[in-house]
Amino acid sequence: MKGATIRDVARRARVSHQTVSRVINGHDSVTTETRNRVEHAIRELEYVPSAVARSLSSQRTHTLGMVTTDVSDHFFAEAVAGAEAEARKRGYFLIIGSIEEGSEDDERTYLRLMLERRVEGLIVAVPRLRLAEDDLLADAVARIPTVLVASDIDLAGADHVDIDNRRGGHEATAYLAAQKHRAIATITGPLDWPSARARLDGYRDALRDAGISAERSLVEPCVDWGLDSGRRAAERLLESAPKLTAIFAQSDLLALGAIAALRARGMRVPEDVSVVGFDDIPVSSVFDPPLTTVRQPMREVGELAARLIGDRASSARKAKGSRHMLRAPLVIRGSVARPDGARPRG
Amino acid sequence: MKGATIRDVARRARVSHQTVSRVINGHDSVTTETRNRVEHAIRELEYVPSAVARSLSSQRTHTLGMVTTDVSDHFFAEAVAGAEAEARKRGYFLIIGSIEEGSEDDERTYLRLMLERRVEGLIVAVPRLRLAEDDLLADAVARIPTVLVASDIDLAGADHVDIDNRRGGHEATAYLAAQKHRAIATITGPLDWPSARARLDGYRDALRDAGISAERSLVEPCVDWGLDSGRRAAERLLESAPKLTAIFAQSDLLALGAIAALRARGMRVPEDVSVVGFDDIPVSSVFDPPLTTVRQPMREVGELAARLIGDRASSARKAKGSRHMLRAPLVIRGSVARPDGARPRG
DNA sequence: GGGCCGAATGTGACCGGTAACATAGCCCTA
DNA sequence: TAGGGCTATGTTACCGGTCACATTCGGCCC
Repeated sequence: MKGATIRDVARRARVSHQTVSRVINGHDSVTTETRNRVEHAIRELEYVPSAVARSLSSQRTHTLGMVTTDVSDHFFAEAVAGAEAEARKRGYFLIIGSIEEGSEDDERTYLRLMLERRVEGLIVAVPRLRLAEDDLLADAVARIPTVLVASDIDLAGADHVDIDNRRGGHEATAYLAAQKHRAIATITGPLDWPSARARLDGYRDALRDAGISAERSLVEPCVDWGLDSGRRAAERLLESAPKLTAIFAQSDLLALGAIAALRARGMRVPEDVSVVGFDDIPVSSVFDPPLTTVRQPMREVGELAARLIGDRASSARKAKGSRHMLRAPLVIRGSVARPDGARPRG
Repeated sequence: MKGATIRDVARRARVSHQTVSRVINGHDSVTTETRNRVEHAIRELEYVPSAVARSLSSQRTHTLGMVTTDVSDHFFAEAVAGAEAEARKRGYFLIIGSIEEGSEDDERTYLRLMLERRVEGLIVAVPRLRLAEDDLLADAVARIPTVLVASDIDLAGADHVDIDNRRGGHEATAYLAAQKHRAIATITGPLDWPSARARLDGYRDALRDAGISAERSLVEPCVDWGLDSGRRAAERLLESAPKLTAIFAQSDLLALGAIAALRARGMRVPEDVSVVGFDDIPVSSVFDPPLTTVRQPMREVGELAARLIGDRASSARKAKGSRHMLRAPLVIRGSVARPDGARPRG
């Protein structure tokens, strides 16, 4: 039988539907004999309880919603995986909305759909969120626990989780400075991403700390985080600042693109130019040279986001939003040398 | 007001709940004046319709379920992204279950949960599916349109989508043979993955076609698809078959690991040993040398899976399952040379 | 001017569970 | 042996929508 309901089972087992409900939910005050009869009927009818009906009645959906930029981006995929694992551990399902680049109001659509589905928590991981003053997001925050990931929107009542990009940018740059580099360039991601701006701030902080004056010609922004952009940015840098000895690229792909461009010009990495990336994508460790980079713990970000929601849901709602920064540690490998040819010192 | 319902709105707008329903669903036989009054009440009460109630009543959830291995694996993430985009285009939501390696019966749990949620279609992308004879999967197939991705389980009634791994393996190997390589080794993925076995079959086919006898010492299986495995496999190969001139690695990471190992032994790629990968991950094109590889169109796989479900759902159910093989084309770059030093010919 | 028609709106049941309360036995005790 | 209390089970309302059908009302036709 296809659409067997709890009452069909009840009829078959000659009990009331409520008793079936008790059996399903493992309630204890049911005789073994009755329980067996019900379970038998369930198997015979191939009954599968309806989570939909259950949700309507119990007012619980056990569902978390996550809106992200395209999950085919490795780091958002990691965050999704982390959130999913943590959610499952706590008995939640995750429904995802992956926003394609370009579509105008998709994030609003998703937010609305998720609210309609009565998700019990919301993770929004859309760096270039245009919903700052939007009532829809505020509305969501007012209704359910909400976590903003990697966003610079400051929304009272929402929790915030992010990578400490500024510190990461600082560490990368400071490491280069410690290796006696003075002409340190940087290739940034799109500057409408908060993370790109924060990493740039970290870069500037580190230069200041090291007593190096910042030069505009050493900062090269890109329109995306990809390889080709890195390549072109490096080419532009070599035009405008031919005497540079080190590059801090804000993503590993930018770094790898830059390295490709440097090589095409006959320059060696790290002997002629040192390069530091950001991300620590899986191939970075086997690249030649192995890439020194700043590791982004995106999986942990996703886990933490889901955990925060779980905590809010179980404990009484705290009105105030919390703020969490995960450290992005520098991973030292082989793409940095000293300009004088000496071995780098950690 | 927090949990405003359709009847709250109706009361406020001085109409019946049915009229509110009509307004929500854009039904036309409502006076402009009435519509305005209702919409005003909706805004005042911050009413958000409940998809849960709607689903229960209308017996439609507009939800697709997708069970995959860990989404942090790039290729499954791609497939999820593709499925999600296609699903959305057709008005479906995607709920995902990402199975962590190792947990015993997670796929059964997920399947069950998704059936309870009354998903209208199911995409199962778990290569090492242990559910072959399981009634639960058969049960799912009997209830809803189901697509098996990259699985060798042959389930009547289900649609199957896969990469043509055998042909891909053949093309990679045949290309090496065409460049005059005779001692062609292969590094395979875990052989309990159907894709690994199919690629190995393709490799053997191509050797036979080229009149090269297969040698067991040239086949090196790995326990996973990762870099370290590739590295170790290459080291073992260099022990057992020091005269090899080419390696077909079944994943790009395996290939990159192998290249790292070759270099560690002082060998050049492609001058001393040619390498072909499989996947075409984003960095392959900027690797040094740019990796010649077989591109897996995983995004298209996800899209196709979602499309098949959509088609089944709309048209009358065809009982028979279809079978789709997506071609994985060889992408020729720079990691293959001729053993005699001549330039490779495409 | 009665009746018919269609447009706009209302009424009540129903989807498949859960929750609260009711009831029927049964054992135990005073 | 009546009454209290406990256990196993049944009854009924309710969650928030949709659906099928009923009703109202103004206009139009003969």
